[in-house]
Amino acid sequence: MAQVPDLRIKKQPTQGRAKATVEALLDSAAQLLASEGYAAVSTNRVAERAGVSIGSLYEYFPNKQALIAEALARALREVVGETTAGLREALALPDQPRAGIDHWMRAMVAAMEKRDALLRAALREVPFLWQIRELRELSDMLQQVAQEGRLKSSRVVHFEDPEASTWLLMSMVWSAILQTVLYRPSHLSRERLVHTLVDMVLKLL
Amino acid sequence: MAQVPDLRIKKQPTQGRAKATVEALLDSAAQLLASEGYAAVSTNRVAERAGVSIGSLYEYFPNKQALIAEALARALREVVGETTAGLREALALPDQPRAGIDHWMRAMVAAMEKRDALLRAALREVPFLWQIRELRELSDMLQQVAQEGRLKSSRVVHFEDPEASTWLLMSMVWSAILQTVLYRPSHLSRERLVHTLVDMVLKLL
DNA sequence: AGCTAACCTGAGCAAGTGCTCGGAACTACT
DNA sequence: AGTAGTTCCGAGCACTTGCTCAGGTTAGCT
Repeated sequence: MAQVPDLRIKKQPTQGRAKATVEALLDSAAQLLASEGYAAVSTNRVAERAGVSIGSLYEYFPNKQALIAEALARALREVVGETTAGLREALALPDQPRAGIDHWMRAMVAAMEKRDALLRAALREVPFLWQIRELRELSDMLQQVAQEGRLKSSRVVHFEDPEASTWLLMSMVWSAILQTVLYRPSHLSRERLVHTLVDMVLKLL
Repeated sequence: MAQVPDLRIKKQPTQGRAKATVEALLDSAAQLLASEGYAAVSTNRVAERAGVSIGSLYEYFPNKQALIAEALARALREVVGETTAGLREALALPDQPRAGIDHWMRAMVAAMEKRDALLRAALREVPFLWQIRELRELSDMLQQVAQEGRLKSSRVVHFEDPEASTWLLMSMVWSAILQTVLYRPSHLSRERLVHTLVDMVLKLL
């Protein structure tokens, strides 16, 4: 599976124009990936589209992978942010499991839907995806939240094998959302699926 | 996302040695994809590893994608075969839902585990994966089986929104198996996860 | 104004890629 | 043995890729 590339950024821009250059590069990398797929992302094209010379690209990123990794990391950080915000709001809600879960699921769906093309390309085509720290953080965060939620409600919810159940439950929910957002058949509305998903989660608890 | 490549095979081999050539090409394509990833699969390398000249490769496959698609299709056909066999056996079992579901899940897990490296690479890296007919057939088959199963037991099982529920259920089961086989954390044994998965499916019905 | 560090440029290199094509070798059939 | 079709060969073409480097431009300071 090829050796691990260096995904770290090379140099932090300090001046304002340099920051703009880096932003432009990350933007066009994300756009290109989302609209034309991984194979279409070449460093030359990214630089050209960003209105920046290819030399400048390599001033800040050690290689192509680091550029794409950073562009994806940025999007993932936003998804994590919006998802945790949704969770906080859900926890602040009056104590009805249904309303809370519903609110949280919808926050996740909305966060991913905003970036669906980019995420689709990333999940299907980016070979070094799982080396991106932010992605592991996202799934770790979900697992952690789930395990905490289980501990809190350990008197209400009972699993035969709590650890395995929680892991599996979260994996299923996560991928159900991926399916719903990215690969949903056209005759099933998003609304129906989210509603049903909430039902199922409640059934499993 | 680039335009659709022609994935059909170019010419069917008729003589025995030609069949052996095609087999060798498909084998080494699959091996290379499984062990080193999509980026490492170049037509020259595949031919070399197969002990065949590059010209021969293009005698049978119109382009690189068609070669890889056929190698994957072959593996998927095997998975479909073993999965449906497992389902038939499960249906022949004495009428206990738990035993049947358990048997079927195990058949799917086993079929995929046999080819885990190849499937992992395919799912993570092959850009035109969803244009491969055999993959759509696999997911269609699962959905169909699930819908049929629901109709058969419509007096026992009741869903508020049957169609959406079944779709989501099957998606969740499928991806739970993918997770279990391909991305399982080391501290959770496969056995625990399969057992738990069967529990959850029963809960949802 | 002068100077240093930060920033940008783009022609072009080395290393690949997918694929072609003219011809040689083999097989099957008369 | 003759021959038509099938199969195989591999040098090499046309092209793309990631990336370098020598030199120019701009910003921020004293």
